[in-house]
Amino acid sequence: MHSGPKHTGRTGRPPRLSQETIIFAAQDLLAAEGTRGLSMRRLARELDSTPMALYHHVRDKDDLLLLLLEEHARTIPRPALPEDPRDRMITAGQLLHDVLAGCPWIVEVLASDDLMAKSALWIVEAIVDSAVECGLSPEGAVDAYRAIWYYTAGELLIRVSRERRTAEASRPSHRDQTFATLSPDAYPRLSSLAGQWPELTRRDTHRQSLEALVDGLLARV
Amino acid sequence: MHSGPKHTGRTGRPPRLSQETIIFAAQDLLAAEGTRGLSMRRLARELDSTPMALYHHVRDKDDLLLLLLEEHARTIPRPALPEDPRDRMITAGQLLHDVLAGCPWIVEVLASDDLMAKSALWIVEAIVDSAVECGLSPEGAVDAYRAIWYYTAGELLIRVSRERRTAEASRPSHRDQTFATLSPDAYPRLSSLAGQWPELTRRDTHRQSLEALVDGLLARV
DNA sequence: ACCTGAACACCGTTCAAGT
DNA sequence: ACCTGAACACCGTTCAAGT
Repeated sequence: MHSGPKHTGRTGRPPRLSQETIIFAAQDLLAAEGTRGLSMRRLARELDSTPMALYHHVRDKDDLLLLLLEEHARTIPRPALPEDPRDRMITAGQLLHDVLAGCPWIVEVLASDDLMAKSALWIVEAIVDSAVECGLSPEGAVDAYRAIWYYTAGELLIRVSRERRTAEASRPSHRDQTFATLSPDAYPRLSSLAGQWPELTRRDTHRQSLEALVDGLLARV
Repeated sequence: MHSGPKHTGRTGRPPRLSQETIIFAAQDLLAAEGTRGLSMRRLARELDSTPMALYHHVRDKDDLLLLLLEEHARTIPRPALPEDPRDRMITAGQLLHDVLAGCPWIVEVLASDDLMAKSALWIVEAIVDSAVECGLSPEGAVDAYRAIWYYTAGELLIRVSRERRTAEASRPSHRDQTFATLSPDAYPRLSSLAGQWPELTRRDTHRQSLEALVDGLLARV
């Protein structure tokens, strides 16, 4: 609303584009079509502009992704965490997961850049802090955080690609074919589970595994 | 060496290309330049051929990746596993990791397709089987396998991108900048660790975390 | 059967120019 | 300051044609 241009330009029409409008358009594109839908050219088209106009407001595509990351991190709620350090560790880990599950494109960015949005670092702080309070050394607490982050990132990345794949639903799934032709002698467990495999792997078991991981990590003090 | 063409062609010169030569060239490309180096056009250029010639031996790029996956899986050794089911579970999990760590491009393929090469399924069988022997239900064993797989995939994916990033080493790492400007009041743990963060996160802690995860999963019987 | 060339519909980004 | 157009160096893939 306070859309007065910041420059004291004595000439010319007001800018048509801004970081803000670009970010909003990019969010729409991501929500509608996922990471694959977001390209500089496509974004420009959506804004009735040219690819190069964007580069006036954003350094490059990576910079745009960073801005999107910060924007999302700003919107996440910040609930009170449990007192008990083990519970706090699990709750924070769950939060890390939930915050990202809502927009999984972010995980691809996070994984591909190893960067954390500053506005989400309080979750990392909470995990490391509760781990220390549980008796881990500072180094051990960082290791524990990393294990949780790897597990979370893997879960989200694989879930995203599974959903993308089943959405496209092109061929009869290489995996199902593989399972169908499994020799019961060589693979007794897998072939006896072959029929249930799809539904078994689709279940949401994140919470239980997170608890198991945390308990396992804390058992080593 | 047994390079006789399979067709009984009564005409024409022998085929210049074959799945075999294509796969070898693709492996070289991947080894030399990673996933980003592998494109159909680039591969054709490397083979002194045209992009379209490849499509005669391979359905599309995904098919080529699948062939590469199978080829790699065939080469992995198959060591004897420990008798003790917990040890076997950990050893198999470690194996899953090690087999993939050697060619991390594979993880990107695996994650993006949720497919397992048939020749590597014995590792999955070993994990699920040992989990059942440890007292988990078949469903619980699958859940345990998935937790291990998510953790492993996350670790590898993030490691690959970290290595790629530090190799390119363009800017002074957004993450380091973020850590440097952390307020000690709001982030006491993280800011006290800020200086050590790079080396702490570079350490290989896979084995310990895997053991923690397995023990945590087995503790829930 | 095996390969080529031209084409289609895309990418991210640079550079020189317009207002 | 802000935007445009043309260009560069790429993608995966289809289609029609050559031998």
